[in-house]
Amino acid sequence: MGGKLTETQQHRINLSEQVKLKALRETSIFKGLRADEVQELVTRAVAIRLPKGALIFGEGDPSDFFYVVQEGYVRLFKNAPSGKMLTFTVAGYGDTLNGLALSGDHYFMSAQTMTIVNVLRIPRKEFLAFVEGHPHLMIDLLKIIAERIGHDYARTVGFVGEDVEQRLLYSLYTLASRFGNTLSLTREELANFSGTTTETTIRVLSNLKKSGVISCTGNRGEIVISDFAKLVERLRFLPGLT
Amino acid sequence: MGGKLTETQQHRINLSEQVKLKALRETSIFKGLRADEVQELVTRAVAIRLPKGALIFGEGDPSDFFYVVQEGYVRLFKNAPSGKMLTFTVAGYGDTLNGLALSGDHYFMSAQTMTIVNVLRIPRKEFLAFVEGHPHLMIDLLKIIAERIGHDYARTVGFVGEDVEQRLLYSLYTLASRFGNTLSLTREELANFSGTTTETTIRVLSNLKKSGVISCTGNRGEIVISDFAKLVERLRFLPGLT
DNA sequence: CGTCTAATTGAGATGTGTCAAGCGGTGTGG
DNA sequence: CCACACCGCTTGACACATCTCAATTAGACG
Repeated sequence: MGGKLTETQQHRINLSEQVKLKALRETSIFKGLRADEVQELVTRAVAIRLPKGALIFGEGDPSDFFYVVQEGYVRLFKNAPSGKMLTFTVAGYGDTLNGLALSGDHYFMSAQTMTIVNVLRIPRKEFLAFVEGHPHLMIDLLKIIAERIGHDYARTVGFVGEDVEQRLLYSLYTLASRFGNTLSLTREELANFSGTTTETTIRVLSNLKKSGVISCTGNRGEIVISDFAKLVERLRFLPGLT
Repeated sequence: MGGKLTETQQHRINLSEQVKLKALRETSIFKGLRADEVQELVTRAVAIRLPKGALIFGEGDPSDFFYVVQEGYVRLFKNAPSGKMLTFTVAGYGDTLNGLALSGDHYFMSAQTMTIVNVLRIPRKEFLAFVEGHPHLMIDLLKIIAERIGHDYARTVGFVGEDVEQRLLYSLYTLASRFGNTLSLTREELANFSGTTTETTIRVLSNLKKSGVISCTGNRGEIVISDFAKLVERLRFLPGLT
């Protein structure tokens, strides 16, 4: 099955205000904030370091904190009743783990580190109080949420209508646009992100290799997209024209 | 393919303030509003009557209006590049068609009437202005959106992991919980709602009929759930425990 | 009574999942 | 430094759920 979920091993670390500030400023939700407003957030944020494979929070847990990724990658996923895991998003630098779930009092998906990760976290109540004091922040938040939802709906449609190759291409497209052409992902992780199995992923991937879209020259746990243009060309639907 | 999309044939009608007010008050977004606040919305709302099969708005159109269903059923869907249609929601009395898309300036899915429909609509700008003047409304809006999203994510997971029977059962469960045990749906519509084909839907449905879960005694374009408890019992996962 | 659409049934093709086995690199402990 | 164990990767054979195509039946409606 999926990677084992270790206990949440937290480790508070002291990051300089500068580092924290930079990460928060580059979080899309806070793009519209003035410097002094972000500063106010920084004072409430605590930095935490987590080992690879740690469960940051689980589906259904009470949502106590608001999280922003400061370093590393975090998988946001849900477990299907069949036991399968479906990864919805990979969050990286500046991404929020649960901006969407702020208003609800429970997380509706789980978050697990894929690498060593630094996160900044702010107690939910403090964060909500801050948001209420900044109405325009709320509007921005709504916008970002709407965008995200539109994206996810498009993804769901793709899942239902398209075959595995298209789903994989779309996953690679999404990940590469965000993190570059060298992806630190195992085949299993990519499979979970595309709603298929490891074996099928490997077979399709080896086809794509023959076509020159990707190259497996990299180490294991790595997928290298050698021809992004060719990848896009193969994609039957262009995401983002929602 | 899907039902033909006729031109949006609009027909303004005069509903009494009373009727409009009632519909708006029972819209979940406005549950928290005071009577006089809803009244303010009513004055801006225009009632429109639409024939069956009319396209209210299409994916990608500029989002000019905010809609609430006053009578009838509306299908909210997206077309997959493969040509298939996936229905995300069936909106009924008091449901908003696009509360989610308010902040964005384009609709990210299409809305089509499944019956004769009355909708109330408010120009987007007026609605946004109203919302900005009522901060607590914004918070409620966020909550409802969060809930909806959580629900839709759960649905996506179900789509990926489960077989057609489970998806159909889940669709029936959702629809019946909302609209009662007699559903006015063709097999094709149910198929589009469950991400499968008409033929497969029919085959699975006839199994369910043998098991006594549903009965096809009804007219065509109708599905009757004869034993809701048995339906739930067959469901491998209980939705709503996100 | 004829037409149109929904519903149904059948046969065949196939994409994917499942199970099982083998390979190769990497790290760990002796 | 070597050997073992582990884990990610790869490949093969097989089963089967589901889609597709095609033809038929049955209601509804004018």
